Amino acid sequence: MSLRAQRGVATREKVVAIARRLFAEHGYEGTSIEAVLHESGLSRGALYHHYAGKDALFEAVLEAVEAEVGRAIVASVRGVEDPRQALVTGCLEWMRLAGDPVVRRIVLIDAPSVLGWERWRAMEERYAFGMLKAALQAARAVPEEFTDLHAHMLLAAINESALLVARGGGPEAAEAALEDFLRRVLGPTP
Amino acid sequence: MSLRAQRGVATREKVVAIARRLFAEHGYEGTSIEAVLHESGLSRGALYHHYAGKDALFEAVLEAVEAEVGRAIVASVRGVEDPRQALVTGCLEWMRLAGDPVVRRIVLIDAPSVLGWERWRAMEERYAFGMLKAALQAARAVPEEFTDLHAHMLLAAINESALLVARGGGPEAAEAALEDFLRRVLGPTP
DNA sequence: CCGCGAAACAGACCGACTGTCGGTCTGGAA
DNA sequence: TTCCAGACCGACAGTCGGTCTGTTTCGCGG
Repeated sequence: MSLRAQRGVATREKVVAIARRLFAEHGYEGTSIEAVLHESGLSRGALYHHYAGKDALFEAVLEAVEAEVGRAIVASVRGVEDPRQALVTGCLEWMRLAGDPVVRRIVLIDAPSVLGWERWRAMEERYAFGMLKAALQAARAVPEEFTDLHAHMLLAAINESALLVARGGGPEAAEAALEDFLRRVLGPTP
Repeated sequence: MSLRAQRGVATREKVVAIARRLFAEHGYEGTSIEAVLHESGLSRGALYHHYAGKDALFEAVLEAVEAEVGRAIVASVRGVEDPRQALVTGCLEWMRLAGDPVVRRIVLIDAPSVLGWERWRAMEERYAFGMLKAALQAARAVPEEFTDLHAHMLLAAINESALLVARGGGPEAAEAALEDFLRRVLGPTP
């Protein structure tokens, strides 16, 4: 890679890291481009050279977070043979990860509003949701024709659990409830 | 009621109605206070006399929508004796109502981001979520200690169904899937 | 009937923010 | 060495949310 391209990549990574922190702390609306510029030492022109606008920057941040979470979930189910158990394990891991304020605020709260539900869903499809759907298919726990819709509903339920953990009451109760919920949806173990 | 108070109420209702349409069409960020002022013919001073800020106006709009939806759901389950069936009926009705773009955009997509998840949840508690929780308790389908958390997860799942209907594929599939999902969570009919 | 307080309303104004645009600098290919 | 594309710069325009200082209008006690 040429020195120029390297510099470009480094700049983008730096900006995304800073924006990620600010978006998580103050939300999308509460974060000004100027703050990102100030903290990164970059100029307006430079930032707008790399990203078309504030929403494009947010999308880049979202993609980075989703990719990171995706890797963590894959790692958590490595070695689990039973597809049903892998599903439960992966879901619980996702719930724990979504307990991170960064994930909560960026992925679950702001993303649908900023990008619009369609673009948000398309992003999720490539990460968390895609994996859940595949796992649900492998487990063969629900009728074929419902796989897609049930995967959506399950993911929404899991996300809600993650948000509830932050409310208080500790993660133990939420984990127990989620596991019970999952086993109900998946049906009796064969 | 005095003439002055009447005028105030009328003004608020007018502004809320206009803001509701604009928020639903263009989202919270995409709607400017100026647009609301222009369409309502009101002045800045007048609007800020009634609402502390843009988010307060949004909250008023949200409350109006929630109240309306709440009344519709109550009406839909009137006459249904079996609590379990009432639960299913009410959920399906909520899913249909949430198919309305106004409800989708305002209640499901923008509200958590604009008001923050806590304030949004507090609002839902007084309307849709409160009813769902009560119904779940009456049906005695899930363990006592899980009622609250399961109600949250269920509501999230239902909301997701509503958003999926808008994506396409028609409401029939979503309704069938939701009903199947509900019956799984509620367990076998006693 | 008068006048006073308060609510409703008006609109100029301010600071902050996003996005644009012409221009500069530099790495690397020709 | 020449030259161009991409990285970067910063002044500027336009918009928006919110504030502030009046002005009008209603209700009510004197």
